[in-house]
Amino acid sequence: MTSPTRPPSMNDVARAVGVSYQTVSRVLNEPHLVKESTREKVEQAIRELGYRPNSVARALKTARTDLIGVIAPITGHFGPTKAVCALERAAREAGKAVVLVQVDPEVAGAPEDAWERLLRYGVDGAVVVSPCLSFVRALRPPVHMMPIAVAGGEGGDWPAYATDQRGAAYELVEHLVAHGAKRVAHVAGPLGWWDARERERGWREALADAGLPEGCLLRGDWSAENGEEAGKRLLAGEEFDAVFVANDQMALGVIRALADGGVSVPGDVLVAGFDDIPAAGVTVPRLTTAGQNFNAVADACIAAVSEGAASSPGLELLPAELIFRESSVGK
Amino acid sequence: MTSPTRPPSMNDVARAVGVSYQTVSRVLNEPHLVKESTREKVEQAIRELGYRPNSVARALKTARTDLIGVIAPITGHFGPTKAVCALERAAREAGKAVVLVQVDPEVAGAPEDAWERLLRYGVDGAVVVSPCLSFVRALRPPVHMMPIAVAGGEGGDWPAYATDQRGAAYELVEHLVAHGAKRVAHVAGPLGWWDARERERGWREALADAGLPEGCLLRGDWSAENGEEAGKRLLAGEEFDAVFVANDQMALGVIRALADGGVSVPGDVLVAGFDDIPAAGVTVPRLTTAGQNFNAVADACIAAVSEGAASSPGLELLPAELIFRESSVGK
DNA sequence: AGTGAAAATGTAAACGTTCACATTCGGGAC
DNA sequence: GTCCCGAATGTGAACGTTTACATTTTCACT
Repeated sequence: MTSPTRPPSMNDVARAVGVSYQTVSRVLNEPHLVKESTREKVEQAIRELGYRPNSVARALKTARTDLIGVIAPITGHFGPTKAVCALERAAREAGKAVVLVQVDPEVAGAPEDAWERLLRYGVDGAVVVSPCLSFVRALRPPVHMMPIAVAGGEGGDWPAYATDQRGAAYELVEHLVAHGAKRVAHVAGPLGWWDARERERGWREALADAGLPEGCLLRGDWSAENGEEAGKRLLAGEEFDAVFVANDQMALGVIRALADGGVSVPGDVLVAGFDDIPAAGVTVPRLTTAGQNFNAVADACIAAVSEGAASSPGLELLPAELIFRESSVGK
Repeated sequence: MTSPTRPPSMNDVARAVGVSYQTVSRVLNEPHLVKESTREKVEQAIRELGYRPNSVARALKTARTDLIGVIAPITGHFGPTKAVCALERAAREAGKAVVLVQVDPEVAGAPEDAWERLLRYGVDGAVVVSPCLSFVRALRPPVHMMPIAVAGGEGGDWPAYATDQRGAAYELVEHLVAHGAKRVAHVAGPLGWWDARERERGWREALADAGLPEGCLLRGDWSAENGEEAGKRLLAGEEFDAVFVANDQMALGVIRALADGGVSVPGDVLVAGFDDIPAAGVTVPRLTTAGQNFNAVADACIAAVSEGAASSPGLELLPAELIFRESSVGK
């Protein structure tokens, strides 16, 4: 029964019922235009033959594939990964499917190549998950034929939606200060990442507004090991009583280094992270952090690239959720 | 300049050069059949017009889209997410793109719906990321028209590739025993997950082969909070000197609960997790765990669903990587 | 200069839809 | 019975490729 025959087409259904292919098409697209009795016959034939509309043929005629391209950095980091999952959900709920293309920002030409491939597959629009600034800039002009939105970063000429990471960082630092911190250091994310820049900005502004001196800044690469390294460097030379770390993994590394150095968190030093990774609620100590609203960002992006969307080129910020836990509440 | 005109087609290129559309087609598909001089002219016209082959039209004729469907549970857990990323990479390297469809295993009819959508989009094949056994079973017969592979689980009638989680679990427990453990408890993953079952099996077999009595088994849901809960339950009643936890997040929860109960890891109790989440190397204590080989699994799956693959319905296991850290080495 | 085969190019049809029409059907008003 | 109008259905062409085959050109060899 594993017949190598091609799947049934509209014509096959039409022939089975004794109507024209156009009637079958109408049953699918404008059922109200076809008489009840014939419609039922057609629907039954569809079921019996196991007919499925061929969306490739449909796409050829209508120039719409109902596919949305998602370009994401291949880093494997928490944020981009979550964003991709949220985008798929949003697209699915909007009746579309997602073509995923990951890009290694380190490889020359990779972003251009990603666009090339999406254009070829005929996606109706694209969402760039762009925590790296260079990403958006690698877009080439011919892309103007399809709507584009940017998730989690600045969009240049395209509409962009992101969590208000600066705001969340600001509030986290404010919180640290409210709990007695006078010298708040910062372990930042790598240069070139929008997320890193915003979180750093929030830290800086919060300190300024609190009338505190600027704290020590160390630059990390998001990795836990790198956070531990930063923690050691802090211990070696800096004066500080709190650390705002740009993501949870590095924060755990910092805490580890402090613990090894005999410094207690939150007893001696307060710590806050960012991302709310799944383990953040059970570590020793439990980690104060902020969670992004990936679903809201994704919904906005999908809406922006759907047909008939009036997309203005600005950046729209959505609030983060602050989560206060042991690591920042003082002893 | 934002002309709403349709993108150039082969015909446009042909006309620009003064050849027939077929010559343009040949330049793209069988360049050796066309004279050097005309080929260059055509290639230049392609560049100047910004022509891109329309793969929708090509797909209609050839019945191949170069798209591969990936069905994954929407859980957001570590394993499935990593698997999806690895599959995208493998597909990309094989010249294909990935259509991602996430499924909520809890929603009735969701798996069937996912298939329906993939079939509609005309994917050439599909890979099911199937940590849940029910997933694979929800496949319906009409799917026989396209090649299918299963990543990270049993495949039923389809070829399946997965990390040897039972083996890794076995070795982890063996390691715990080698470091003095006599009563190894297990915090398992939820029923219905292949990963959970395999890890549990490895634990059970290792204990049996070591001549040790069966340990206490608690069932969790993969979440860190649930792990903490399990840790409390262990403390409340069980006798144990080591815990093998089915994933790292729950393991951290267990460790947290033990710490709160005044039990030191690894001083009093040894702990091993599974997954090697990014933070596992810096927690207090650093976590002994096992990392899956997602890339190898993905490569195998993509190869299996590519044309001309002789796919036998078995399950092929690939080795995991064991990572021994503080949490299991004794004091 | 003429032949023939190989190289280069062209034409027709098809893939499975949808769009824009054209045609037929049914039945109430005259 | 005829006419007309809306409802129901049918026909032809097009979307941009590829496949299969037909035709023209090129050129080495006689």
